[in-house]
Amino acid sequence: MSNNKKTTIKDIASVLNISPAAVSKALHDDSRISDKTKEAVKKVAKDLNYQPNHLASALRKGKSNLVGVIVPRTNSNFFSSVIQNIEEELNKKGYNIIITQSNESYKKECSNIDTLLFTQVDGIIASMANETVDLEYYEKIKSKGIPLILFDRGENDLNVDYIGINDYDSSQLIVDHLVQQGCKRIAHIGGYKHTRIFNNRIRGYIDALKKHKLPLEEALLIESSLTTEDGRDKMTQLLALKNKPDAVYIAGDYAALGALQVLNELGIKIPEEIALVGFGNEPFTAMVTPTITSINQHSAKIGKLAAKTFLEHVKKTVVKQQLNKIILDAELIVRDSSNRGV
Amino acid sequence: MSNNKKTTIKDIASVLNISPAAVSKALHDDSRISDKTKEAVKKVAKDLNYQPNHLASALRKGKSNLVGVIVPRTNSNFFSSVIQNIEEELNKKGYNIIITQSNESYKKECSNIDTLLFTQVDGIIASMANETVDLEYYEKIKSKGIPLILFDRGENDLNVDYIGINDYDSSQLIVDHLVQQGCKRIAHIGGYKHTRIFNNRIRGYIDALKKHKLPLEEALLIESSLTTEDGRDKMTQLLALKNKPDAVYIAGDYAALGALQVLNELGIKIPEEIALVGFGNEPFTAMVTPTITSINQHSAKIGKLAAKTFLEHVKKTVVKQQLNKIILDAELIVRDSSNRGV
DNA sequence: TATATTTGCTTAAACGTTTAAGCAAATATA
DNA sequence: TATATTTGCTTAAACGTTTAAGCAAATATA
Repeated sequence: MSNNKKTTIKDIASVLNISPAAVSKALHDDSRISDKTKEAVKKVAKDLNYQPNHLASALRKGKSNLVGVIVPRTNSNFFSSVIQNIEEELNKKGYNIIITQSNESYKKECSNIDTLLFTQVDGIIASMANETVDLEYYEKIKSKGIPLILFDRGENDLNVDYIGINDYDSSQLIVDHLVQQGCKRIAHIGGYKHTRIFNNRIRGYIDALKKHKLPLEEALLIESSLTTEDGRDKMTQLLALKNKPDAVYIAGDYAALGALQVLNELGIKIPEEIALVGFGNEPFTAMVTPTITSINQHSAKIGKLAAKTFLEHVKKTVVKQQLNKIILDAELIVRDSSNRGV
Repeated sequence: MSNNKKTTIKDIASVLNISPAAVSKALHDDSRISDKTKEAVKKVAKDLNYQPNHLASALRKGKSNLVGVIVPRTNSNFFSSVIQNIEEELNKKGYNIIITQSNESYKKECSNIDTLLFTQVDGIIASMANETVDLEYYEKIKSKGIPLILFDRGENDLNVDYIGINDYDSSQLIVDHLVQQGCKRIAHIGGYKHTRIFNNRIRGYIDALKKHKLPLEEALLIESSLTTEDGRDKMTQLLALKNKPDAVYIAGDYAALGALQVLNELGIKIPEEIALVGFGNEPFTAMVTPTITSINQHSAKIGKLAAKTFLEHVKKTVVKQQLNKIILDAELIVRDSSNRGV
């Protein structure tokens, strides 16, 4: 019973005295195989506990039915939700995914790409590390003719498919809301300017200030790595100003958490003295005290759309790279940290 | 330049006018190939941008260098940290991992196993879904002779390698701590009894009460799915008792969060009126107000040990399944939710 | 009834790699 | 100098599957 050797198509063929080719076709319901043979083949396959060898069929067919996913980390609700939705959509069509993490490191990202290409993935869905500026490795994917879809952190210059939210509008929503709450000196702890999404958030912030005829103060616009630790540091930096802000918009929830901790520790009242807004709608924004106002990034939608975009690619045999940029509307979730009851 | 067809070993061979076999050996630094040839092969490989075809070599060698990982979800710090550490250890040895999520569903878990077997993984590292009771599918892995390593949620009856923490002792640590803080009526919102780790926590709780000569009250021992929502429900249930508890030990941090929310909403003082202890040391336990006392599950260590256990398996050619059960010591992290300053 | 088409298979080759077996030339040993 | 060993390759087959090409038998069409 516990025959150690794995059953192959040949084993089934020899039991039934037909050719391996006929077995392969029967298993795939080829129209040129009789129902009688199909039934017999399937019965024997089941009896012998046959499991198709994916490596062999992938090699022969020239496609692996694997899709690579690269994210900065899985330990964030946004990314894990995107991944889950990519997986669901692709599983339906017989694809499996290989998840890799860059840990925000460019070097790790490159090695991830090598790994995925080596594994012969049929496509790559990725969100870039903070560090990534050089796009040579991504060009490598493109030059191999493998579909590449970026989400969240993409690089427009690469000329590939992209799915993300409207970062510029998000900033506008946030500033509009803070102004409406009576804030006059709104600071922005933003991400790295060279990353497009953070750059868009900064532009949105600047333009929104202009719209509301508020002056743009250099000291109130700070670049950050957006970790919790850096959020603490940059908040401390803002509090050291002679002329403190009355609101802080932070381009990431983890950094917003750090800022919140500093304010709580110093007994500064949120939102009365300083209002706080984060970005990403991580679950903990609704857990902490006070709860943090944030932007919903539509992770589920982004995941599904990324998967669908990939499937579109493989459907067309022609590799005509029709660009597909999808920008979703942002949504502001107002919570206690910015709600003055106005 | 942008030659679409991928470079193979044959291409390199024909450039140098040697056999493909020689190229293969040269690329693997076979001692029977001259240094001159090796250099030439490597140069041409680089020039032609040769990438080895993993599918072909895996098929020929009978191993894929892929390891499957099954977790209930990636969206939890514990699991994502375990995964990251498995990946690090295995990458060093040339293995890549395929991550799949069961979403706590037995059905999804079975389909994950099928997927991984289909992909010809060389081993599987898994933590079981809450629902899983039937172990037929896991037997399937064992019967194929593929190494199986379980962590956190394992099933002793399966007779496979397992890495986890000492759940029984954890409960003892918690009850000791709460008694020391002056608590007399300690409730336990536990996980499903049929899952061994939760069963062990329940046993530890019961025995610790005995040790401290505290009576075991049926109403204070509740079974839960341990989601945030269920944590809210079960806490509400406890508060409806005529004789309320003065401490609640909850077998999962997410459920502990739900309980904390209920207590905060009702203005019940933590830890003065009711002390609270969670399990898992999720990062948010240090973010919420008050911060939640919890048990550190040593996720990094568990990940590394799981990977190492797998590597041990593939090292020995003999499939002698020597059982390897590693139980790590638990560690209690005391925070505000249970610290009465005693 | 004679020819054309369809059905249901088989044969053979291929995907790209690795490896056992073998062989000539170069070098070492007696 | 004659034999043994080592070096550096080649040849051929294999991993398990899929698929193009082909062919005989069965069925459809004229």
